[in-house]
Amino acid sequence: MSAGRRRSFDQEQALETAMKVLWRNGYAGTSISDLTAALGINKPSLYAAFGNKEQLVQRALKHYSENLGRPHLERLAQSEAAPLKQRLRAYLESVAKMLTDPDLPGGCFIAQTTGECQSDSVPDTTAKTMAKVNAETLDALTTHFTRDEASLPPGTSPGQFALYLLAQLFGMSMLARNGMGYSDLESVIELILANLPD
Amino acid sequence: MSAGRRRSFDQEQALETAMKVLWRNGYAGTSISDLTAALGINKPSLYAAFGNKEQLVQRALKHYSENLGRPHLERLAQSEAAPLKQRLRAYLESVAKMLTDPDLPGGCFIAQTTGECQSDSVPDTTAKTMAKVNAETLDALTTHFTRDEASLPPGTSPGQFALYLLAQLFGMSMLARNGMGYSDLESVIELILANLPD
DNA sequence: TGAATTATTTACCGATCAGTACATAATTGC
DNA sequence: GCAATTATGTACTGATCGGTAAATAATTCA
Repeated sequence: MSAGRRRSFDQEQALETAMKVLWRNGYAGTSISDLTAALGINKPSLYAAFGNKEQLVQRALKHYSENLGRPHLERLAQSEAAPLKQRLRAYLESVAKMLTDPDLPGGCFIAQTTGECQSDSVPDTTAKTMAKVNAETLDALTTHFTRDEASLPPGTSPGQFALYLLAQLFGMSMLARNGMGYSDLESVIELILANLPD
Repeated sequence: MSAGRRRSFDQEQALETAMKVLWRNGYAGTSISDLTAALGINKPSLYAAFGNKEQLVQRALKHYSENLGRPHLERLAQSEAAPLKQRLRAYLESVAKMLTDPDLPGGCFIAQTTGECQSDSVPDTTAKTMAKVNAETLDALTTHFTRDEASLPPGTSPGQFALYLLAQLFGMSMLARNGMGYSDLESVIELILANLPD
């Protein structure tokens, strides 16, 4: 064990709480006092543990991406024998469940931050992070659809379909954020998948 | 003419400028000083002309809705003889042109504000306004599709298709806001329309 | 000309913003 | 026990927040 007083709070749990506050209220809408109040700690403790607001957001985004974002993608990859439509439905339903989870702030933290990051009040580094994260999502989707190119709507490229799907993720996030429940999203998913062969 | 010193700025033009600042930076991300700087006036002039920040946002939203939002809907109504798919394409392309207009802040002001309004930093009145505006959009779309129910994908209700389309508007707004151009949106529109009969 | 009216400028209000200096408390190795 | 190390609570910084009081400038009507 290293010397020095022990930290009085769990850092991972604090990051989880901070993430939810930022998720709910946005970068500009969240003050340091909001965060310290939610975490039950004082400002010097927050700065010592996470650096400044901007660095905390970066860590919160990474935490979200790894723990709440990436797992859905496995639904696309697993049971590769199944038709694309079936795997895509599993993926979208998994996402929709999370978007409407009453224990979460609603919608997608990445989508929320992406929607805000072109504002002058958000640091450039955050905007760049969002651009990178979304480009990676687009890339991951494109790669998946490249393996299933025959199952896409006629005349549709994997990249085009991936972009369409990214728009769906953003759109569903907005609906969920504003009160729509899982069944509403389910009905949207049905139409998203309508032009894929069974 | 009524008595008193004349206002030194054009109120409608000021509203237009304020709208663009709020559109770009969001409610929480826009300070009164940001607005007065952009308008070239002092704070008491702004408060005298528009009330407080919250009331100004309400007026900006109404201004947007009437001048930049509603007109697209006419594309759905006109040339009623044309197939639904054709009118819907005209509607979506008209929207996409605006979303990617380089002379505007990018995306849709309604979508931006809707995405932000569940934050604790945004007044309840604004959240209620957004709920109403989006409910009206859903209603208008539903009414249109009720007249074209036979042209919808099989087993799809007008309300369900309207909700799907609202998600598309939100999704395209997000893409546009984050650097996608008109041709990208056009390719998304192609897939949105893919399951409608010609 | 003068009273009434409206807008503008300057200067300010208390509150909150992000961030930090500093003294103190707790823990380690010695 | 003692020095070194790390975290904490208190208290502060200068800047900015949303909003306003008060004096002044410009205009109309009588």
